[in-house]
Amino acid sequence: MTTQAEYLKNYDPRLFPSPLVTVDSVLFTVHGGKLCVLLAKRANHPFLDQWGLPGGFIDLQHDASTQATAERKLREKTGVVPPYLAQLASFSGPERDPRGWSLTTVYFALIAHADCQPHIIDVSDVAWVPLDSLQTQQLAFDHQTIVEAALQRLRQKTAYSMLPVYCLPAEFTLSQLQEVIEIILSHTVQRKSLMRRFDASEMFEETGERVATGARKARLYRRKAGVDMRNFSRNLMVE
Amino acid sequence: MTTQAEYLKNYDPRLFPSPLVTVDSVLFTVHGGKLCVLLAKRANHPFLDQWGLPGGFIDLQHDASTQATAERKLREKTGVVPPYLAQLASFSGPERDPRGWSLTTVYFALIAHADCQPHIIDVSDVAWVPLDSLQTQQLAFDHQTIVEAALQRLRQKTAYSMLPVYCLPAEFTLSQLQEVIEIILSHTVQRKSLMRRFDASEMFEETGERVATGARKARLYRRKAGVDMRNFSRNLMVE
DNA sequence: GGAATAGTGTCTGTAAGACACTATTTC
DNA sequence: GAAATAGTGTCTTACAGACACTATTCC
Repeated sequence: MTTQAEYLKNYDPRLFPSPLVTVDSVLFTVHGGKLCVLLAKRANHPFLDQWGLPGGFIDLQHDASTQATAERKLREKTGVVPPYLAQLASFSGPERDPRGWSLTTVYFALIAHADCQPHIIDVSDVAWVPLDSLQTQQLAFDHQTIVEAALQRLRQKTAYSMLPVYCLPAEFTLSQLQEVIEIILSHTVQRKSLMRRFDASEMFEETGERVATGARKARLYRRKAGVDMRNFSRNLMVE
Repeated sequence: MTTQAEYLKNYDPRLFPSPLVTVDSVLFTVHGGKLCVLLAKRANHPFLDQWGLPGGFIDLQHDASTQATAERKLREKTGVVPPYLAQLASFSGPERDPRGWSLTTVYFALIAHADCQPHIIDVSDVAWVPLDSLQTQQLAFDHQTIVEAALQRLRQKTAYSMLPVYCLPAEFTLSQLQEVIEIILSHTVQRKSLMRRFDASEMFEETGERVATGARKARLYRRKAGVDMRNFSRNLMVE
């Protein structure tokens, strides 16, 4: 019979075989009329020189959680932490990494292209890749599957929340929001329905300014400080 | 410059410090008018003799995924694999396990009490605990937080799907379904609304039999083979 | 027949879809 | 004023809530 203190004193984590653990992120943005995902060219084996999701190992000394790991890795690649970052799921198995049994906890994130672009310009190993060019490209590990799962989640959430605002800069117009939503859903939405939900969400406030994106000047909005995502009890129609 | 083959030949996973990785499950059932969760009394340090979620280490030789680990561990505790088992999320950090930085991938599952009970009867280290008695009880690790997250997910899904059927035996009546839904939501639901959704889901078929649970005999239903969960585009009203 | 549970009919309420309408701005 | 985009009014539609009604079964 040992006490917990004695047990912990003698505990050696290397005695237990452990899977290889990583954290990866699917960072989306909308740019040039297309939904894009951030990819990084791998600088190490395995899958050296192939494109894959930005991610890496947990820093056990400094990371307070896998979310912290995801934030750190994204900051390394883009210079910023995206305004929306949430856990997607974990993917695991003996085959997905040639080094052996592995587990990756995946986060999915959104950012405005403009808020990220200055940092990744001229960096040849990080790129925004439109989702429709991913069909042909061969991604490292099971990252193709992961991106598809993230896309599905993004579309689901877009149907019952205002999540896509995180693809926009701090100040934005309703038309810009409508555009990113339609790009994400690959589907037009009723402007009137969008406006009703936009108001009902109580997540946004007018800046007071108006900008001319098209003909008539549009109101500028920003997210209210400290309010969290409103989930609607009905979905927008998809198909 | 090494090839990937050379790299893999020389790769030693022990060179990378790794978090402690476990898999845990939140298995729900409804029994005695209450939502219950399966707990196991810990046979090892840390938290020896305290109650916690059933789970454990991945068997790198035999488990094809963390889902397989969850299934194996639940089969060890209950003798069966529950009819519904899906990933909830992963929880991680340096503080949640006294042995050090740890990560647990958590699954949440549903089963009919009758389909499980024969196996855990007379086993003193596994028990169904009503959720309302969990407030007082001190669970191992961060398992209290995890159960709360699982409960939230269960309620969400109950609002837009027929998920609670997995708390019922293979053949069940509408009244039984209504009962488990109301227990999960802590809230009555309109029988008529439930019936409309039940029909619309196209997930079920009549067995042809009728049983007397109350006065008038009720139709028996079973899940159609091979159909998957239908998600409704509206939520049931909660509050 | 009365009590209890199973199941139906149907009206109301809410929020999305559809789409015509008005408003503002640039040319 | 024409064209284009921003924003409104309002009718329709889908489906959940409410609740009274009928049906079946046991005593």
